[in-house]
Parts: sequence; C-alpha cells; structure tokens
Amino acid sequence: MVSRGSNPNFMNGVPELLILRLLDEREMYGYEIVQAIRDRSREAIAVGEGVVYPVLHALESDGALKSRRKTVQGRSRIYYSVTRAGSRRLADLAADWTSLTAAIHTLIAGGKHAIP
Amino acid sequence: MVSRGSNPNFMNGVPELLILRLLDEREMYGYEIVQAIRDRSREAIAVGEGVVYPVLHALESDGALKSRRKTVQGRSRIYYSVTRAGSRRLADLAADWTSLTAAIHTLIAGGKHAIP
DNA sequence: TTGCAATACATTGAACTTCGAGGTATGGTG
DNA sequence: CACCATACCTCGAAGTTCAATGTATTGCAA
Repeated sequence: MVSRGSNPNFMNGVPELLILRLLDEREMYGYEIVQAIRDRSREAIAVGEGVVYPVLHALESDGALKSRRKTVQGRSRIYYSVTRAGSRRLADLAADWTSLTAAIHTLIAGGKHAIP
Repeated sequence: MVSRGSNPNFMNGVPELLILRLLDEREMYGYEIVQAIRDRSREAIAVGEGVVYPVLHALESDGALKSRRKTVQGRSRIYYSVTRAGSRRLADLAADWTSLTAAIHTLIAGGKHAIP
C-alpha cells in the first residue's frame, strides 16, 4: 500500500526497490531475480522466493509491472517488465531511499550537532 | 529477538541503531531521544515514543543498556547509557548497516554487471 | 533407469517491527 | 485555572519479511 506515514514505514520495501531497479534494466523472471540479487550483492543480500513472488504479484496488480509468459528450453517462465507507472514508482522509491540513508548516515557519523 | 536470519531481517532495527548511537555519545532519556532524532535528521526521520520506549526496554533487558533515575527540575527522567555489551552491539549493527547499504547502493547504481 | 539436484512457479503461518492513538502525571505560563 | 510541554508508558492494528513447504519439469549422474 506504499505506506503513507511520516516515514515510509522506515526501511521497508527494499526488495520492491531492488526488484524494480533490476527490471528497469531488462525484463526478468522471478527465479532469476532471486539469484541476481544474491549474485550482484556478493551474497550480502538474499531475498527468498517467498518475498520476491508476492512483491511481483503486488506490483503487477498495481500496474507497476506487466508480464508475459515465455517457454525457454521446456521451462515456462513469467517475464516481468516495468511500466511507465513502475518507472515513476522506482524514481520515487530511489529518492526516498537516498534521502533516508543520507539522514541516517548523518546521524550515525555526525558527532555532536550534526547537520551543519 | 535480534533476528538470526540470512539478512538481519533486512532493514529492521534502524531505530535500535540510532538509539544506541545517540546513547553512545552521552546518556539520554527517552523523550529526549525522540526529539534528538527528529532534530538531527532535519525531520527526515521521526520515530515515535511508541517505538523508542519499547526499544529502550528491550535493550535494557538484553543488557545493552543500563538506566538510572534522576529528577531534574521536578521532572523524573530515566537516563540510559550504553554498557560494554551495548557497545559491541552498536558496532555490529553499524557494520551490518554499512555493508547492507553499500550492497544496495551497488545494486541500485551499478549498471549491467555491478561489482567489478 | 532410477534418483537427485537445479529450475521455476507458488502459498502459508509465524514472527517481528513499526505505527498511531491513547492513557497517566507534573511543571510552567498566560 | 486552563493549557501546553514535558515525561513516562501500553495497546491493537498493519504491514513486511522469513522459513518451510508444495508442485512440476529438466538434465545429469550413478
């Protein structure tokens, strides 16, 4: 529900951000996304399938993603790609993420009266 | 429960990190922490009292914080400070936070095959 | 050819945080 | 004397994420 609180329910929705970012680059299917996140983050991040699939479904029903079935080497895959609405969503999430982490970094790193 | 999963339940525990960081600088009381976070982050982050107090209690019962009552200008305050165990916890959380955000940044910013 | 690992989809219940609203009580100010 | 700021606290609801599990197919190895 995109959460409309003071904070965007804090750091939640990171998987959503990562997924949108990957799909913004090229179309991918669920299982591929799970591994792409693990691989590209050198194992630092690992979102399970139990996280990825529900997010994909939610994003699609929100109109941020569109999907198409495709059979490759006898394997049926569902490829997802970002819609225009999804691009906006990605931009928003990325901006939120950037400012939030900046604020947190200031708080963590900044001695005495941070924020000059 | 500190969550012992693959990821540290992802981005959860940011309030805990911020609180430990503030208390590592000097002893503070709950109400003060709430405002310190708001002020130092230029309103970007706002953890309510409903978040701060339970975290303080949990950290204390985990032995990461110790408290002492103090009455200042007729007002009863509970000042918290970091124990040795709390310092270790802070160091761990900060390290986790740093590597996680670094990984996410790489994923977000990195084009094609991130991680050279 | 039988069995097991990897691929590929999906759902479920539990656990945890966080949020927001509320509740109590005291001190200073208009 | 009322009201706001201070200062503590708890509760229920909401939302994510996790781990486990389930199905089915492909390819490889024993």
